[in-house]
Amino acid sequence: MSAARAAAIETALAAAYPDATCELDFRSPYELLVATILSAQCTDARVNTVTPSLFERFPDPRALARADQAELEALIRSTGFFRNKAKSLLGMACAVVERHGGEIPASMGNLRNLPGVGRKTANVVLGTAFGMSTGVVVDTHVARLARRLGLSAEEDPEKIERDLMELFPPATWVPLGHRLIRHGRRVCHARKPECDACPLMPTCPRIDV
DNA sequence: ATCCCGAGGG
DNA sequence: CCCTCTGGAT
Repeated sequence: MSAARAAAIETALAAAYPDATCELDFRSPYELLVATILSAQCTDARVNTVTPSLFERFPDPRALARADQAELEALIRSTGFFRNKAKSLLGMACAVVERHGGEIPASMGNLRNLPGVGRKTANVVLGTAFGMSTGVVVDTHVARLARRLGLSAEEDPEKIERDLMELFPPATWVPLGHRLIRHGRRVCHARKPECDACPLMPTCPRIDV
């Protein structure tokens, strides 16, 4: 894989998806962290239907830390996995209050030590809420596309991320992640990719995954 | 029926 | 490493 081809892919993606942000509604690192935790196995549009009332009721980590679990579960039920997510949100908020004075920490280590926060969520918050290009978001879509596009031959998300970080300049990491995710959702599906409508054709090697 | 923008736990 | 957790969209 050459840097030139990587650059060409980036250019085509940028043209196809000019809006290089996530589709979650948020106004602070706290709100993005909560929305991202809710987004597992769920569309951003659905998350956006529950977050207004959620943030009105629990506007900051301190309020969320004191939330009643049953009330929290009721508010987020439609996003699926609601018991796990309620537990994660509660644990996350308590940890933020106890360990970080109620402020969402802006470092990979501190974020990942919060309950319910894995590498994907931490990367989203760092890149999109704090504007800290520390890595590339690698979720199932990005992993699949990186392999299909020949950007990485790895399986492990961490290794895929390293490959992407070598291939693309740091300033592109955050928008690249959003664009790959969007492309994966809209066009390059896991089962039946819509190659006819793909802005990356005919350059795509279509590596089978 | 089948799939989905993850993370924790055994 | 594999399993589990959930509702909603298609």
